[in-house]
Amino acid sequence: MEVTGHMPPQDAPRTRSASIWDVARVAGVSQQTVSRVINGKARVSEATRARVLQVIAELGYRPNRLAQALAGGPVRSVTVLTSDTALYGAAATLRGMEEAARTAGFSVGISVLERGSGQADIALRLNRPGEAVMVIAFDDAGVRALRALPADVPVTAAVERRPDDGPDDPWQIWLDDRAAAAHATRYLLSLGHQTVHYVAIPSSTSALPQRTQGWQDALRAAGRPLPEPLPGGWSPRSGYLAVRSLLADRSVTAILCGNDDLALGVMRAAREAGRDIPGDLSVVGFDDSPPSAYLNPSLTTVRLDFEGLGRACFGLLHRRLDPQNAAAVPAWSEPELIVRESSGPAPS
Amino acid sequence: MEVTGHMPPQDAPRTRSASIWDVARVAGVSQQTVSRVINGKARVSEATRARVLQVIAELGYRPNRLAQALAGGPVRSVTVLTSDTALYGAAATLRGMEEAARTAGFSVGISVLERGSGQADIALRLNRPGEAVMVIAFDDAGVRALRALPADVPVTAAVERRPDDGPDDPWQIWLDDRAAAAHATRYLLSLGHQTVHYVAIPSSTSALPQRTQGWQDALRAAGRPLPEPLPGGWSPRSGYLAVRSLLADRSVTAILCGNDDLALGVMRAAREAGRDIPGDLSVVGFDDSPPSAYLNPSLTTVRLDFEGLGRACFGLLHRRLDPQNAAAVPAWSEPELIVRESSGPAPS
DNA sequence: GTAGGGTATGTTATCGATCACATTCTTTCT
DNA sequence: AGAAAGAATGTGATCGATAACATACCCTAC
Repeated sequence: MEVTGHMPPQDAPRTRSASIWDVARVAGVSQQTVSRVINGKARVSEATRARVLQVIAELGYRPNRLAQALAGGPVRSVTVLTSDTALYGAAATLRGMEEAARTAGFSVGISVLERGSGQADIALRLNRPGEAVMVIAFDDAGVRALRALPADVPVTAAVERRPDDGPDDPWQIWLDDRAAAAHATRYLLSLGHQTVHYVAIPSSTSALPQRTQGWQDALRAAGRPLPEPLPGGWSPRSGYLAVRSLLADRSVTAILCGNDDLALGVMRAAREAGRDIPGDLSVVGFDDSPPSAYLNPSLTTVRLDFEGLGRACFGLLHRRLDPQNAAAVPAWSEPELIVRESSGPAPS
Repeated sequence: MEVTGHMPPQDAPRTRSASIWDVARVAGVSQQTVSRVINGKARVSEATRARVLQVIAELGYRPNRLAQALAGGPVRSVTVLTSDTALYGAAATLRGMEEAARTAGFSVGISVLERGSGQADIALRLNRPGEAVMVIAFDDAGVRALRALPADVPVTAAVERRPDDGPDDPWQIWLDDRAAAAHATRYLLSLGHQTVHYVAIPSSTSALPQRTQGWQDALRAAGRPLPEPLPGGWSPRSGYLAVRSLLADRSVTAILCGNDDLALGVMRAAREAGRDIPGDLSVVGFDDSPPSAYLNPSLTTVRLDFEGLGRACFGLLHRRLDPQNAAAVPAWSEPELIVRESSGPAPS
């Protein structure tokens, strides 16, 4: 069997790594046949397949993914858009996404959204039009990026809350923060606290955040006084500042925090104010970030399965890209209250 | 001015986004001229440039980076190889790399190295032969990946330690862990502690890790007893387990930890053993991870500029890829001992 | 024996850019 | 004024793959 016509103009020099043409020439087949072997889609005779595979191994041939994508092959790459990965939630979600994508043979791009940066240039970050995208939209920057994405890009997103207006977007997933916050609040009430104060993380939209709503749900249902939520940021410092003055008031006996970092700041403020935890004051966090179990006192918090959410977000994307072959979207865990040392009965 | 010859066979249909040909046609120039405008390298008359730029804006044209790379354009993408990003050091380094790369107009790929996974397939993760790579090689998996990379890929790495054998690789950078550990150890000795125990993080190579060496340097120089390093992992739990039995010995009054997470576990073990920090026992961490300042007691630790290291690692790569135009490699901060509440005078 | 229907494989066009070289149009100098 | 030098721009080949279509081959059925 001889391949004569339609050869590439020049022999690939030794300096360049093997291309599909080199494999084809050495194996004595056409590049299309090599392509068929690589992708395993079309039928190739067993003998030919074996020969091609052997040549591939000998030459150390690796398909060039850029060329594959350019030529319109199946999508095998994703770009993740996320804001500050110093935050546990975003970082853990990213880990889940990367793991799932890598396992499925996708290459993963990442682009961090600076807080407050413009969204006009979002499309510029993509490697090509139609690039697949996952957005981690737990905050304002993420939500804006999601909105700014051109309509033709296949995108899935992990969001803080479902959109208020219109139907659910089937390509967005979220954790049930609202129910979890309500549960944590009910837990504190059940310990005898008259009410629960809440230090809020910044909102991802103009509407009331899910965690804030859940906290309010529980207080309302129990007919308890509903304090103003204390506006916090994402950092321990902002939690510290948010409650410092509040803690002089000994009637404040229970504080729920929008995340564990805020709780860290709250606990420090409590120490400085001479309030004992959990004797005088119960503190509950949100996220169950890694240090929480080892803090002094260890932190009662709501465990959120961000990694699972990230894996599911990729699963969703995979289904969107390739409904035929993609596996089922993996399930993720429900939020779970982890009771530790930082919460206890209301002081008598 | 009319462009007649050498047109692409068919008009780009409305469904596909604008290509360089569309811009060229509308602007009445050749695609090469559009390419020149995009890349700003060759000279184009002011009038032509303005017209092309306007058409680009009108059509919303975005160059396809895959096609650019395939066609042999300048490298504008990097893949970062890193192990577990749940660890603060790797995560912070990655942040620095991503930020610097994004700022320089590079797209960033990421691929996580599973602990203990084979290294044979590392090249498979790259989008193409010759893809630029940065490796975060603070642990075994990273170092192995760095070794397994084909010779033709332009790579820089953030490493735990410089290679023992042979000359320094000019494309690797590191923090001076050894000096920092020695400094932290001297600090503890200066507080009156007879000696300092050390809980080690896993080694990235078969040789003695830098932090361990620095600790030993200081003890030797001071003529103090040199205890066996306690083997730890990366997690608080492993720190807890490593020192639990040791803490029964009241003569142990100072412990240096290979990272802050280990310190977290050590502090818990101390609490359970009824050892007061810093009264009975001084604990010093390594890294200055975000929670450290807010722990109870707040943790004395060595601040490491991982983000700066990451930025520098990209700077180095940029110089390697494009020595002419790349900016100078940004400096990063020296390790710095941050004294907080967890360390104090030796008990009398 | 020949039409019919797969199966295996080859050929050409295409994706969207860059590169190297060719060509045209201006200047500038003698 | 003519030639040489340089600026601006166009042409064809190329990167490494896939898609769509074409073709050769083989076996079965009438």
